[in-house]
Amino acid sequence: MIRVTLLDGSARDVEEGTSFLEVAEGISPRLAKTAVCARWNGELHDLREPVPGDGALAVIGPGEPEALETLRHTASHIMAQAIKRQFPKVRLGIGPAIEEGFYYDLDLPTPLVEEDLEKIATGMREVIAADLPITRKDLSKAEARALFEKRGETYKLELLEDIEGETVSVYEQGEFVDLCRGPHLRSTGALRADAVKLLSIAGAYWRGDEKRPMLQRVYGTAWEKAKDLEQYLWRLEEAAKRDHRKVGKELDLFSIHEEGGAGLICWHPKGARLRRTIEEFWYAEHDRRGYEIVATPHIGKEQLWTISGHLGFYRENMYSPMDIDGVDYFIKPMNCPYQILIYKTRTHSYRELPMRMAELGTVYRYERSGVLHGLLRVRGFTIDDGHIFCRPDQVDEEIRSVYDFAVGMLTTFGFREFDIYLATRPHAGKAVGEPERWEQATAALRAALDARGLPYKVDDGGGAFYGPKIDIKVKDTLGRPWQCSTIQFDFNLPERFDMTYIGEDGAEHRPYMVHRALLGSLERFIGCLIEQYGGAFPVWLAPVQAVVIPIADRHNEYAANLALHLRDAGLRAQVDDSGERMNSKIRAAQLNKVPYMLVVGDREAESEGASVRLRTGEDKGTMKLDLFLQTAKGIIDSKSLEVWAA
RNA sequence: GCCCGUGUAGCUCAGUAGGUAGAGCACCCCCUUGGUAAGGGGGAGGUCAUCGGUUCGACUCCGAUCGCGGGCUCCA
Repeated sequence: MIRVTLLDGSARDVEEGTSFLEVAEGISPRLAKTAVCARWNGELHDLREPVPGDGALAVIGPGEPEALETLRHTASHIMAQAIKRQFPKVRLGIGPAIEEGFYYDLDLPTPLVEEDLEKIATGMREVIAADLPITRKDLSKAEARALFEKRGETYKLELLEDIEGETVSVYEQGEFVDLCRGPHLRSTGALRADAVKLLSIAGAYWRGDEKRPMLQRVYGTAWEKAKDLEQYLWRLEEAAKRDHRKVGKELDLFSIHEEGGAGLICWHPKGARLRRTIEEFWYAEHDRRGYEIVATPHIGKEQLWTISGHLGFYRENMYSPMDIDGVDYFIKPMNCPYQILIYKTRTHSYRELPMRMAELGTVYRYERSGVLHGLLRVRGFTIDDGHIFCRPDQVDEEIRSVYDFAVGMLTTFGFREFDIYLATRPHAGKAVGEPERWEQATAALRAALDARGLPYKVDDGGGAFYGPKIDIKVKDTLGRPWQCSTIQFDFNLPERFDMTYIGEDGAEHRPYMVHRALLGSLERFIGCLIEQYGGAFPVWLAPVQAVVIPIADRHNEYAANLALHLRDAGLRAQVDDSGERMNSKIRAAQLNKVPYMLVVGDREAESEGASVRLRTGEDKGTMKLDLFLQTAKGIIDSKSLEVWAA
């Protein structure tokens, strides 16, 4: 007998060989009817599998994340089946469920085109309508090998070799068989045809390796109900509207030029204004927290990059050298070497540590053309780059304060969702520095994370070769994570540059070095900001905070004076004295997402006031200028995400 | 870099079985001076990404290059 513990804590004993489904039936026939898969001791299993031994069982029904994952995995099989019917020569790669859908990688002699998606979708509807039972079979590796050899599925054979253990499972539905761990739905008809949609075709290297064949990947999405699919598609549309490349053009923030070069950003006046506001805030915060601001050159001699090791380990991201008086100079891909040179200009006492140095340093890195993406992935960018040089006993405190600084910064800008990673020592001996230092450094990072209680994931072995790190990513509207903050230990550069400080004992010691960027790069960060707000920035960031709108030309003078007054008070204000009608001016300001529109006509000129309209569409009515200024300044100074105070 | 797609006025997009192009917005001019999301009229603006090939003739077909988009890989 096997003892199965249920969710409510009760237990029941079942015969060996009993399937999860049978257990579910024993609990309640209704549960069994809607059940999708089983979670057994924390692992997902197919309902048809026999219970392997004593353990805890949760029967997963609709509405749970695992159910959606199972359904998507089945959708990918159904798609593969439909594709195989249309293109018998296809060889299958892998076809997993992903965050919001599924894909299947295929090797096809001819490229798929958009129209093929519709045909494949039709084929899928047929498979779903046929309601083919999905069965699971355990095979020995030899049996499986024979099966996939017969079918010419060379990629499956390769996968088979990498699976540990002697038996593998395959899933069958009608004529379709796939090597698969499962779990799956019970029949193809369990998927709703109106809740599935094929989205796109893309290229993908077999097993992500560019030395291997390029396969074709078909992306799709699948949901429990048609309504869920609709909602998802609506979300995609909304996200597209906020795309920073589109919004950046509409709001006249930045441009990229074919003549200038891919991945190189030109900031227009309004984008530059936004950037400057961020920089000013950034400088103020760094002053407050005891950073020394520095500035370093854009190019440096080969010698510098040899000492730093960049020419050894970072060369492929660096641009070709330029010859200056017979010496090779390189455009900097990082700021750290120069900051270290600054540190090294004199001896340092243990008393003056920690030393915190920072700059908005513009670097250039070679990125392959295919990865460039608006502001989010560029070739020239400005890192808000800081380096902390400290004693071992100061590390904990420094890490904690940098971490708080980073989270506080991102929070001020209105980001609420973070993915936090702790990346630890790389395996296979690819790390520099003694293991004890790694342990201490990793412990310091972990302690900072634990102290703040935000959830984080451990990226085992994901650290740089020179030290462990914390990465903080924010999510854009498409749900794509973008790395902003990073806090990285460095055991490498202090050695290479022979950095020292004089300790209490009068002897030379090696300082600890921490690289940190809070916003990441200004380009990427602004890209994220644009998407976060769809261009309707918090008032303190808005490139133009107020537009004064004269109703008729005779109000232009009053409007100009008003704008002057606002600018004196520190607001970024403009007058719209174009010959347009008031309605048209309001529309223009609205489309530019200007937070405040101050309409002025005879009444306002008379009363020394303005009629205040917010970009939310709200009309606050006519008010004295002072009252408006007071409220607006309150919003701006507090960096509120609201446009108006209640 | 690789796979697929794509590139027409400042912007968003039509268009041609291959015979050198059109709209709306924006811009300029004129009329209108209007109370909370587009007043009316007129005008100017394009070697149809670039280079090469096929053709009597290419914006249209083919190739290459560059850019852009969706992915793969990589990163701030």
